[in-house]
Amino acid sequence: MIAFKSRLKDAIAERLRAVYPDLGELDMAPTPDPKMGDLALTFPFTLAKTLRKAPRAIALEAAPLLASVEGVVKAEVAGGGFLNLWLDRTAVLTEAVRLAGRTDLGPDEGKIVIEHTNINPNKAAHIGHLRNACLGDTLARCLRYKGERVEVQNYIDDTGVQVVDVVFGLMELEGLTVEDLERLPGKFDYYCWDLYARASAYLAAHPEAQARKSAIMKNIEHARDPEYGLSRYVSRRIVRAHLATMARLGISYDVLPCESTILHLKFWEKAFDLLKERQAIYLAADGENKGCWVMRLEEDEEREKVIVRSDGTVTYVGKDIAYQLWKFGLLGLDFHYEPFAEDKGRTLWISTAEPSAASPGFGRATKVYNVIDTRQSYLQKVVVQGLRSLKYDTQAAKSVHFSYEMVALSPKSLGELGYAASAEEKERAYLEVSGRKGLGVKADDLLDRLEAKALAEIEKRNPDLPGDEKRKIARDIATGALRYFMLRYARNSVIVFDFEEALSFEGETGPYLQYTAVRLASIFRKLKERHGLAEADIVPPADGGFRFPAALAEAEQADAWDVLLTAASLDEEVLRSVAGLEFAHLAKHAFLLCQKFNGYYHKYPVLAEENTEIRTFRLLVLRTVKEQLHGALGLMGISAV
RNA sequence: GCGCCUGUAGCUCAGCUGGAUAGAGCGUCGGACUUCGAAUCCGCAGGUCGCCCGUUCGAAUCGGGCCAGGCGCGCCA
Repeated sequence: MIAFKSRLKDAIAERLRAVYPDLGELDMAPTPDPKMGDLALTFPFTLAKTLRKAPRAIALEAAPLLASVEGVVKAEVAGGGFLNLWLDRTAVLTEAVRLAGRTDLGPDEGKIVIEHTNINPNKAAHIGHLRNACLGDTLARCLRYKGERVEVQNYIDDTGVQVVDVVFGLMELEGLTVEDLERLPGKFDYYCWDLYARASAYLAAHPEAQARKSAIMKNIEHARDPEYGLSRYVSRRIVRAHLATMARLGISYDVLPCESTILHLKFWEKAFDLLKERQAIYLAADGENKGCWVMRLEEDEEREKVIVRSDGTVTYVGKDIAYQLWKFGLLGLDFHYEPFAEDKGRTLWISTAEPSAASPGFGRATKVYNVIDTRQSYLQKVVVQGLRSLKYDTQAAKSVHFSYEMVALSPKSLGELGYAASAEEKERAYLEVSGRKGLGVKADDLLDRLEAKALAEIEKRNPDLPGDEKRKIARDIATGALRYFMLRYARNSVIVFDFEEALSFEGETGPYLQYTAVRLASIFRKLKERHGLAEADIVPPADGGFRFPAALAEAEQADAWDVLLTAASLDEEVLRSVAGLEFAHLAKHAFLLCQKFNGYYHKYPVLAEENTEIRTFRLLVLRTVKEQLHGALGLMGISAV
């Protein structure tokens, strides 16, 4: 469809330029109503001024020029000067049917690195993390679909203060050792969720305990046990819990770069040398940042951002600049790796400081996406500016902050979580999720609830299915519901989480899409049973050309055309979604396709149709929709059940 | 104070680089299952697109101003 449209546009522009040399960029858009044709041209309006003619007169004059363009069957003037085109349905659909379930898109980059998830390894994943992972994973799927080489990194901050807080809690509040933790019942990430909240509260209430926490932090830094062993145990075990949670959603990674490795391998020191050498940062001689290495901010000449503190330690941004340099292969240093997990024959690697035989070769990207919520926009800007200050303008331009708004909690959901909100908090329209406060909806809890609800529905509908199958379907529906929920909102809109909304399986939801896919599958199953015809047999005539049956009613032809045109626009929607990092487009497109298909299906029975020519035609429509819908679902990580 | 984002139906949200009569879902009300799966489909009702100016043949969309809300702006991560 993309190829067809661009050929058409070129042909039309060429035709018009011969008569109107002043024609600018040709605007070609769908008409508001299929009755008005397929595509609308608006150039008569823009030419009206220079030609000093009424738009309608120009349109009337131009119409005959276009009626003979290949791919166009009719050109008609509408409204004040729109020129509407009717496309050659047979030509368009021949291509659409041939490409169903495939794509002719190609890559634009050498290699793309996507960083997403990045959950602090000290507590269970919550709904905010799910939004990040779903967006990042969908981006990865879309880029791979269009043929890009993609590497997904999940950065593990295993030496940060959040892990320290939990170690503090284990040692000071619980008095537990690694051996004790090994015997702890229940979900470890849930245990840490509560402990982290308790440790945070304790530290806030007992300022004198800060000294003890600092001592713990120092011991972790210098790899001294028991602190170091505990931190290592906690972070590794929690990472495995996060991976398990994400695996429930079909989300996986290629490599886990760890903060601890970055420290051990002295990535920062190398970056520091580079920054100094190229004078991207300087030592502040006086002022409030005296004794710090700072970076001047481009957009605000007055301000400077501290990169190295006066005590010589590096800030978060500094480390991030080093990591970003590594992603582009600009640091001149590399990690070592060892296998961390196996998933469906694929190895997930984790960074390590010790040299090892394996060198899978990560990084060296030509483009980098960092999936991080919008609150970090400022810091992400600073990181990119760091690259620019180092004269890596190309890489700076290809460093993309995929930002999105947070997932917050509705007042109603606070009640369901048993959270006692303060008077001030009750005034607010929503409340931020806070790991520190232990306030949030845990990802696994939500998935469990979705699965339970789906299972109950399945019990009602298909009580005879084997238990295993019921559970598998319930899992698929739960992830479908959740992943669609995370994609359906534009990234700039705050999702105010509400259980009722998230647990819905009706209307614009993942299960609606899955249900549509199931219907399609079941028609083909019945086709096999009743007529002995396999889906693969439903192909256009041997010459590859698409034809409407002669006996087909005009209304049905229009309806089928509408459905197929929508199905054929998947690639356009993918490109649009990737370009704008707006996967709500993809979600809405899949939903629209299902709506249109369901309408078609309702109106035109397939298996009961006696005219074989018409039945075969309808089956071809169905097969095309099915292929494209499966494609769309796959990109969103939603199983077709 | 400065920067970014948001304001569209009762609720939750779409509306692509300006385009024709502003659309979905939920909810309300009313219909459609002996049929290819009713997690569905069809219909009714519901809108001064926050407000004001401007640009334009044409503005929910672009520009300016105001109002309201959110988030950032650390030698925290």
